[in-house]
Amino acid sequence: MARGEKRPVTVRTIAEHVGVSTAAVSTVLANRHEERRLAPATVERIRQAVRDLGYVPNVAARRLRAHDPGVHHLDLGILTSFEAPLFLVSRVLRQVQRVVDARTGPGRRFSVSIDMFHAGRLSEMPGLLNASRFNGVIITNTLPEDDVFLAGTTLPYAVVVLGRRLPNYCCVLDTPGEIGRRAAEILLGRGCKRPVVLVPALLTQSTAERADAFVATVQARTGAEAVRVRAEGFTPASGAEALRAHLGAGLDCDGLYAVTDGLALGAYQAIKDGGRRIPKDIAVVGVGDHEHADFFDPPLTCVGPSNDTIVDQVVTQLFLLMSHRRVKPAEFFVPPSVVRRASA
Amino acid sequence: MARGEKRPVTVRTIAEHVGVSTAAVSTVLANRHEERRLAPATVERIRQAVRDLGYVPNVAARRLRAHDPGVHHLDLGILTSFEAPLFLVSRVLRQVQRVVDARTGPGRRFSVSIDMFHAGRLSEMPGLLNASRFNGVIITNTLPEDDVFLAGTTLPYAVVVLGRRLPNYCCVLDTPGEIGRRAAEILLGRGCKRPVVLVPALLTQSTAERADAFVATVQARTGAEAVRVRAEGFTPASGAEALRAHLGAGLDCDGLYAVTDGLALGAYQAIKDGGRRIPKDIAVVGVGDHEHADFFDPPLTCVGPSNDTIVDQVVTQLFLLMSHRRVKPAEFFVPPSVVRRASA
DNA sequence: GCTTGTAACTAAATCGATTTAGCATTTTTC
DNA sequence: GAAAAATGCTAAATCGATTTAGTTACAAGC
Repeated sequence: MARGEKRPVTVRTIAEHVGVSTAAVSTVLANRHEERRLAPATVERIRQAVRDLGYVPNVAARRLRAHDPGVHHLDLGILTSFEAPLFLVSRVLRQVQRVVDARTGPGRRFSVSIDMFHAGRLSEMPGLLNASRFNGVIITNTLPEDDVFLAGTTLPYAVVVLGRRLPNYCCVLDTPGEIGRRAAEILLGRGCKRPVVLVPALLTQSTAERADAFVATVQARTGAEAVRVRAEGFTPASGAEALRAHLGAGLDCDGLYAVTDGLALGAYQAIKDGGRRIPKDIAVVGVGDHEHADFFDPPLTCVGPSNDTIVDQVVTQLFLLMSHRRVKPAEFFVPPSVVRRASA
Repeated sequence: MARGEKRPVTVRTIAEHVGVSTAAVSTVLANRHEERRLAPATVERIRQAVRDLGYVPNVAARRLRAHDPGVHHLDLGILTSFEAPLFLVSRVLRQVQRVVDARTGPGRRFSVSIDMFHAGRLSEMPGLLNASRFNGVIITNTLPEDDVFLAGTTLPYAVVVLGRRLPNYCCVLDTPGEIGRRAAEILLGRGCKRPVVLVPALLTQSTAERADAFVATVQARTGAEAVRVRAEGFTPASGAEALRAHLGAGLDCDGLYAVTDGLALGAYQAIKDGGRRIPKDIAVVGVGDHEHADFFDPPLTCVGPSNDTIVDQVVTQLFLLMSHRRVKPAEFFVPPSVVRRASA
């Protein structure tokens, strides 16, 4: 305990303050004073102390005490950053739950939760290091700082990392190079001469590699340099703004690859507002990270991570690790999925 | 412990199995056998036993032991059903985190997580009843079964219910009647003669009331009965299908209120495919539960819950309850927000 | 006056994992 | 050959809350 801090209020604190036993306090906290025949005056004094001292129960202690020794309780977590969208995360959660439901029974229960960290500050998440929060976790949407932290420690429990390559963990990854190449091929295959790629200012590892591969492929096939249009952020609004500026400057393009669907959605608006048609004047390819890409107008052709496969793989690996059936770190690459729709 | 179940494997089990003390086992589990000079042979025997017996650490016990007695650790949960979209939930989470960040300091830490339950089976969530999991929760997207469960118990900690009216809890609610009325007024105000409302087959309390108020308002102002177009589910695909069937059957309409934005998105597709224009031929009003309603084509006019206000109110109430500054159940009604865009 | 009953409490065990202080042995050192 | 050092382990305390099995004090009943 650090100097100068007052000890937190426990049941014992209250008991001493009132001058009764911890048993009496606990009885009142559980509202069982009637059946246990505590004097109303005592109950009131305890209640008052609870309020005055600002008692907050320790859930870990309660849980330890309350749990049925006949059942194993496993806690699983999906850790993601606040800044990232929940699209993939919620799919992961649903898949984890599917597997968990199948494995739940008498003697075995699970809790699954999504926990968020501030991008770059994964290391501050309580209980991560001392394994006192989760029996197994899936970590995703990390920033380089988080990756450095992870690479520097070996978390002593089941960990699957989604979307990063870390030598000491079990990682499931998409293949951004492949994705960028396929996206370029689709646009070039339609006869596009001036393809551009729409990227956010702050690139994640994946989005950067997608864009690079796109540019490299265009270079290799046509000899021309594909332009990078830079948006401020990941939102449709910033995508729209960036593309509007590009088109407005008289710079032309006839094909566009947006490294996230949010940007593609913004691009749609800019293109239409500029009087062009999709895909006739400008063909658009997205990545399929939006739930409703099929309902964009026109429906968005996507080349991106194969989310079903990734989610399956991630969850499978997590349970393998937890059952100790694999211990070595490993990397799993999931090839891209291509969905041709009307936009390209 | 129920009959017939084998006791879970604990550190003690392993210790007895190997013939050493629990201290030795714990040392190996923490990988501190080097500094504590355990014999390599012993380490190996313990490791083998850990694997053979399938040991799973008890995180509650670890946490109790590991925690710094100088800091209070508060666990907050946002409980939602698997079936519901995460749009509002993720906004709630971000707001909770904002408040939490402001209140975190030496001596006080928080964990916030999203936990999901199967719709109608909230009661099965471990630790809810005995207060051994959370110090405070926000519950949302419940079904009537869940509401019955909640109404029948008083959870002995801070609980805020979002979107339901339960007499024994602190509830924050939108005003669906008001919402439906305003939606109808917008369409009627544009001169719509045959407004319809697009609803999912399984209505939540809120969506049902929205639709009812819409129909009632149309009835009151025009004397005509607004048609209810029924979609299978909440997805754009089912919305599109339902509206396509309606328009295809020769039944006409010149204004549409979709009780969720997902349905509105599907409706857009059906309307455009049917050769009509928005809002010229058919005006569309949604509710604003989609992140990107502003980037629909045309941008979607929304009459729905005022999410910013709701989220603020929910989080404020949670912290008031946790600091014991309010104890009585209460209801907070948040008036609708109206955002006029191009679609109506 | 002695048992019986009851009201109003408490001491101590418990949940499972970790750690500190310390106890036997064996080996090294002078 | 005795003291010092190293090796390899264990007993017991601890984290905070809950519950079981009592205990004490006093009133009622015969």
